Amino acid sequence: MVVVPTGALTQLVAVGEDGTPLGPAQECSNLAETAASMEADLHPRWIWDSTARMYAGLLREGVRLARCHDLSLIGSILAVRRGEAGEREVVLVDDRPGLFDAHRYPTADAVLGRCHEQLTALGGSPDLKLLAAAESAGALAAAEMSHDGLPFSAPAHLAYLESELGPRPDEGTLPVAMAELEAAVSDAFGRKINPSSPSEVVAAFGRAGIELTSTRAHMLRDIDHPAVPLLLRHRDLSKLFSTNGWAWVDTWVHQNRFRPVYVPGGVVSGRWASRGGGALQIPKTLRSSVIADDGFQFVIADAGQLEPRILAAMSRDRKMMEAAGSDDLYAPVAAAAFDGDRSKAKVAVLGVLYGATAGEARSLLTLLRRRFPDAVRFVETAARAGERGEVVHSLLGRACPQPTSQWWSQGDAHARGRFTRNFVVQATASEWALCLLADLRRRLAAHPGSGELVFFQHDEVVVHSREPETARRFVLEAASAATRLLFGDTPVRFPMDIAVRSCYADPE
DNA sequence: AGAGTAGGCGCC
DNA sequence: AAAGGGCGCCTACTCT
Repeated sequence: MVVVPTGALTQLVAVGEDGTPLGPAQECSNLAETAASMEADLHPRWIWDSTARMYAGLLREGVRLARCHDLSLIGSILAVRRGEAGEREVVLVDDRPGLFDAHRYPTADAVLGRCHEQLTALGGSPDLKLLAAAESAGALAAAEMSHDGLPFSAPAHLAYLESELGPRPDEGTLPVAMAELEAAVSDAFGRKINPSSPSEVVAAFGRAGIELTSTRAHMLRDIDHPAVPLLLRHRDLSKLFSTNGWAWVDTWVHQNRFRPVYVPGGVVSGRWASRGGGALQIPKTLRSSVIADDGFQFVIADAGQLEPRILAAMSRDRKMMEAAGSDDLYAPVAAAAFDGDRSKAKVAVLGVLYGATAGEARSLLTLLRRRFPDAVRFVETAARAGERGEVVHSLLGRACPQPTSQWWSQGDAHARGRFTRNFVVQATASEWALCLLADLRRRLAAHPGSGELVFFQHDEVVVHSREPETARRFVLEAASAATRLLFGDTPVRFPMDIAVRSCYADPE
C-alpha cells in the first residue's frame, strides 16, 4: 500500500509486487484511523517516502504497523550501488503545521514511479529484498523507540550530577567543582590556565620543562606533575557537564524517558547514527540512571564477538568457523596459532578486521594467516580492492561509497584499503543485527505484554519487559533467525550475552 | 558573527 | 594498554 501525503489528505494506492497500481488512488482524511483498520484487515506492507516523517504521527495516535518499505532508505542503498553519490538528506522529524508547503509534497505519480523503480531493482535479488525489509523494519523500530523512550530516572541523574559537580550553576557559570579544579590547575602552574585549551596546557607544561606533543589522557598519565590528576578530573567533569549535564536533561529527558533521535542507515556501513542526545554514546557512568519501571526488568542482550564471527561465516575459513563454534572464539584461535595466548589472538583478530599496520599486530598477523588463511585472505582481498579504488559490498549487497564520493573526503590508498577491509565485515554485522532487531520486534509485537524494544546499539538490544524470561527467549530465537537468514546452515555460532536487570549499569 | 577544523573523548 | 574501522558532541581556535 503506497502512502502519499498531500497535506490535509493522504492518498493511498494499492500496488502489486512490482509496484504497479492495482487501482485508483483513494483519499483518506484520517490516516491513523484508516491505517489501523487496514493493518488489522489486510496486513499490508506500507510504502512511503520516509518512515521518520510518517510514522511518528501514527505512533502518537496509537497506531503500530508491522511492515514497511522506506523509499528514502532503500533509494539511498540503491543509489550507492549504482555508484551515485548517495549523499542522504538528514530527515528531521518536524511536522509542525504549515512547515511544508503543499507544492513540496511529491505527487502520487512521482512516488509510484519511485516505488516501481525500486521494487523492480530489488525484484531479482532475494538478498536485496531481505536487506530492504531489514532496513525498513529498522526504521519502524527506531521510530517506536524514540516514541516510547528509554526509561531514565531524572532524579537519579540529577543527584549524580550534583554529587559530581555541585549544585546546578546559573546560566553561563561553571559548576563549583569545575571552578575549583580550574583554580587548582592554575595554582599548580603558577599562572592562570584554561584547562580546556590544549595549547595553553602544552605551553604551561613547556614552561615547567615538560615537552608535550598532545595533551591526551594517556600522554598526561605518564607525566609526574601535580597538575596532571587535576586536569584529568577536570576533563571528566567538563565532559559530564557539557554533554550530559542539566541542559541535556532539560532537552532530552521528559517524564523519566530519554527520547533520542535515531538515524537508521546513518552510517555508510548501515549502522544507525543518532542526531542529538548522543543516543549511541551513552557513557557507562550514566547507565545507573537507566532504571526500569516498577514490575519491569531490562533484558540486556549483546552479541559477543560479533565481527570476528561474521568474518568466519563470510570467509568460510574452515578453522575459523570451527573456532566460531565456541562461546569464546579467541580461545581456539589462541590454541591454534598463538600457543594459547588469548590476548595475542585477540590483538591479531582485531588487527585483521581493522587493518593494523604497526607494531606487534603486524607480526601476529603472519601467525594468524598460517592457521586461518582463508579468513585473512578474505579481508585482504577487500583491502586490495579498496586500494585500487574499487567498491566492495556487504553480504546482502550494500555497497560502500566510491572513492570519488563526497563522503570519502580524505585519505590515501592505504586508508581506503583499511576502510573497505572493515566495511565488508562491519556492514554485514549491521545486517545481522538489523535482522535480529526486525525478528525480535515482530515476536514482541505478536505477544502483547512480552516487552518493548527500548534501545539498539550496533550489536546490542535492550527490551523493557514484565516477562523477562519470555523476552530473553525471543532474543535467542531472533539471533538464531538472523543467523539462518544470512548464513543458512553454518557451524558459526552467534552467542548472546543476556542479562536481566532492573538497571542498565553493570552490577558492581 | 558564523562556518569549518582540530583536539579530545565517549560509544560500538 | 594501544593499535586499526565506524560514529557524535563538546570546546578552542582559525578562517572568512
